[in-house]
Amino acid sequence: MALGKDYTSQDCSLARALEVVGERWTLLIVRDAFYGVRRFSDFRAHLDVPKAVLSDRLQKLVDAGVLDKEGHEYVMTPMGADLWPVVHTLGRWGERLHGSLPYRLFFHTSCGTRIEADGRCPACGELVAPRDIELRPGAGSERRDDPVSKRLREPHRMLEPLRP
Amino acid sequence: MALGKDYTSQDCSLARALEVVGERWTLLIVRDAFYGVRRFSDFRAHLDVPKAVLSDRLQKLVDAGVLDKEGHEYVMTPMGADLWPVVHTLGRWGERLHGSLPYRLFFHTSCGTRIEADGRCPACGELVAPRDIELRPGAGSERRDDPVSKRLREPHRMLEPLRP
DNA sequence: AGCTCCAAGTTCGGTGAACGAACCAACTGT
DNA sequence: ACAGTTGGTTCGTTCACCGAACTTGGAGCT
Repeated sequence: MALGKDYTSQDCSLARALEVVGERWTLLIVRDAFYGVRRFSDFRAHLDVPKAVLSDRLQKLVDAGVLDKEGHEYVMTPMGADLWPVVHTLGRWGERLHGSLPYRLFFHTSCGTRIEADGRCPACGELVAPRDIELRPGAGSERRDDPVSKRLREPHRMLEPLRP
Repeated sequence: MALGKDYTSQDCSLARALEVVGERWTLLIVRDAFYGVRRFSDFRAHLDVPKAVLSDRLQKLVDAGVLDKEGHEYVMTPMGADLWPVVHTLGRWGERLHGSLPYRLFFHTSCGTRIEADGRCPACGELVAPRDIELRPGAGSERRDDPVSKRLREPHRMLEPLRP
């Protein structure tokens, strides 16, 4: 993002975080990575982002240690996985805008309970890690019909690769 | 932000949230509003953002219902206050980058305990609302010396107006 | 080996957003 | 009445985003 080229002027941890995930498209890319997307072409099919921009963002995420490049796959690192609470709470906040129905629902795999807005399982009372979350389509399901969107509509565990 | 001018293409609640708070500077403005900044000139003094951009962002935040304009003050709405978990978790995540020390610390006013990364008070076990959080300067305190930064370094309750 | 195909990028010109400086209007204190 | 502050708007330059075209690199086939 570069707030004035460097953030000595904004010495705040939020500004540093935004340097990494605050640019256009970046957080949507991270979200897709949580959903299981790993390949360049799959990010592209799902996001309609220009190739040059996608290439730039993936590179920056790799440099920052959010994603790891393994061959032609971009895999979430532990540090990237720590972004889950951010992605989740922001997504939940966005649900209230325009009074829309949720597109996706998140369930605790071990007990089947729906995760709360704060990222906790009301049954277990604990913060649920991405790996223990199952993704299912919500009431306001997607209108997109690209292959990636279709696959993402099938219930699956978070961070599980989209491709077999 | 406008992802392709409209988000019918990205029908996801995260994309909607990013339309509101995903543009450059916007989340830093929201953070300052949590810290007690309310006036145009104070946002400017603390953020070094071009006037035209600040004007645009504040207007959009008012339109979106995140801030409320009361005379010459931009005050956080309840909907805006719901963004606290997002701002807090993202800020905490940013602390790990470059192994920096926290600039600010957050304490539960009623019991004096430091708030956890997930926004909970370990003593009370509950999610702490912004109004019940006290702000204090951290170990890696700020290098900025504008009047707003100085006032923000004094311990104070979140959302309390910076000016008396 | 050589050839083809496709995923994964890079390069390039055009367009829109961000930047900083200058300007403007309304209110305040003297 | 005037000067200073606050809260903007306007404008030319610079920079990032965009889409299309082009290039690279590896897998599979013959």
